Amino acid sequence: MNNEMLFKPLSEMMGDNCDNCSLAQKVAEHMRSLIMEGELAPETRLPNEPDLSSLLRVSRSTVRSALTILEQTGFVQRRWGVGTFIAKDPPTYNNLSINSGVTQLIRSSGAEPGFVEFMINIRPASEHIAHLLSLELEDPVVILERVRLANDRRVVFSLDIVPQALFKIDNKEIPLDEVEKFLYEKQSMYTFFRERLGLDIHHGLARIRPLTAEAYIAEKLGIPRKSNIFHIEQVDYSNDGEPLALTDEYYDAEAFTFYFYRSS
Amino acid sequence: MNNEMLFKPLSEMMGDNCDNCSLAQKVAEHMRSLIMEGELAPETRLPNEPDLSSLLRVSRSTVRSALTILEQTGFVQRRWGVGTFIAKDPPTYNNLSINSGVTQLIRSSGAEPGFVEFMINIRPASEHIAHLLSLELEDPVVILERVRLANDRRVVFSLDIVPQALFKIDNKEIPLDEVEKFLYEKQSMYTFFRERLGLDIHHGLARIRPLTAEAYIAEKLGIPRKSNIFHIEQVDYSNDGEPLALTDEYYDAEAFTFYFYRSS
DNA sequence: GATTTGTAAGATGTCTGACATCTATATTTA
DNA sequence: TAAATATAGATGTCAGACATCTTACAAATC
Repeated sequence: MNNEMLFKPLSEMMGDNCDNCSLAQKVAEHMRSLIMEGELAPETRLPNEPDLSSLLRVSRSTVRSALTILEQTGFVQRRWGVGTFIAKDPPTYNNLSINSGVTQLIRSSGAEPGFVEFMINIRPASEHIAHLLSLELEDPVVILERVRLANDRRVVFSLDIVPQALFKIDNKEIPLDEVEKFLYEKQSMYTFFRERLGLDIHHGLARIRPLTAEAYIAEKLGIPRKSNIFHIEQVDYSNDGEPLALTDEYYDAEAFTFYFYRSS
Repeated sequence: MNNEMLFKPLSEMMGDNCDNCSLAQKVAEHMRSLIMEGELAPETRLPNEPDLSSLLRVSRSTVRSALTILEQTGFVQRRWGVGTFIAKDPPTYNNLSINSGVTQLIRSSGAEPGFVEFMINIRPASEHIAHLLSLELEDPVVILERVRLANDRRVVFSLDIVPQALFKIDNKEIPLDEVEKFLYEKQSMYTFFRERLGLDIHHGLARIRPLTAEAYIAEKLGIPRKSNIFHIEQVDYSNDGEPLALTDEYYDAEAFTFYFYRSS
């Protein structure tokens, strides 16, 4: 395929998905999606920076900034004096370094996401939750409990914990029914944050632990007790560093293999 | 502390640790170490880019490139029109996104690294190993087996697997005795690669799994059978994408909590 | 003939200076 | 008092030049 086909000016491109982002981040995001969707094969050589600059209609420094992002996350490799290449093993799926959310994670592995045993309720924040979300003790939080499916197989048990204070728009509370309806349609909490609340999640900080499933989780995931599972506890932050959500995720270890890129 | 004290010209700084690296990477590395050693506290505001540029005696574009790296890895946060800040929770320790190696990992958590039950031998590559290291089946590989200590506590059981072909300098084989002696002194395989073989490890690609310890590993780590452990299998690559080493690491889950930064 | 050296092309890396855009604060205005 | 408006200062983007590294190929040397 010709370069002119792939690297069209960014203004002609589709979904932004990120109002706050810098142009360089948008370029990086665009190229990353080209890699993830297989339009740029591993070890392919990219056009040189001046050419990329004119193809995408952004300056060379913006191109370089985008390439730095992609290099740091393991998608491309630069060699001084030689060129820039798609990595041999770009972390295109089950990549822990990308804060994609469970829905996207399942989708990126080629399966159809879904969920069952949905429960939503409001509870006072425990000390642990209040601490991680910068709330006062017993401030109300919305808790979404779901068993996530990949092609109808139970693979993740997840809890999304959000300060109730965030569930309002123009000082008007959003009824939980509406949240529920949205989730059934679009699956993803992140999408709800962006499209309904106008909040962009800038990054997440995750803690990962190996566990064995005790009764409750084993039942939720439909696996034997004592099976190996991942526990990932993650706090998501806005772009000014405010914590927005806390998620607790329990992954069936048989269903996932996680990869991550480690830069030296 | 004054900025002039912290941000001295890079040429006056200590250890490079990276001949191949670009200037921007060196600047990023330098600032990262300032953060990791606590000289730059969380949420501190950095000098603005033009000032950083003149303090470090590098151009503003180099500063920006370094900041992009630090932003991607979660150490700083930039706000357009406002400034650049050390992150609220910089991933300074037990950070899976940094390819530091077990020795550094233990050291960064404040403990003294060491090892026992060292074994080194040469074996033909299995199909799995040959595949991951781009070798022919049964090519000889050097296998280093160690139980790693943190303040004399057994915390990691590790296997380092390196093609024997790499253990030569000027076409002269390096005797295993010498490798052993080096490791007892400096602990780290990575240091051996850099200082003795002149090889820089550019990045690693890791796979992580939750496991329960069976007899052999439980005994090595001195923990009960069925204890929770992490298994991390990682391939390290040179800067032209050639696989250099394969490491198998089994972490006592009670001894480590791993964090990682996930950018959206 | 084999090895080394030199040279040129092309790529990424770095520098410089200018301007654009965003944010926060202060100031003015209705 | 409250809303609109300047203003300063920060990061983001652009443009063009030059530096440095890698590769390939030709030429010189042994």
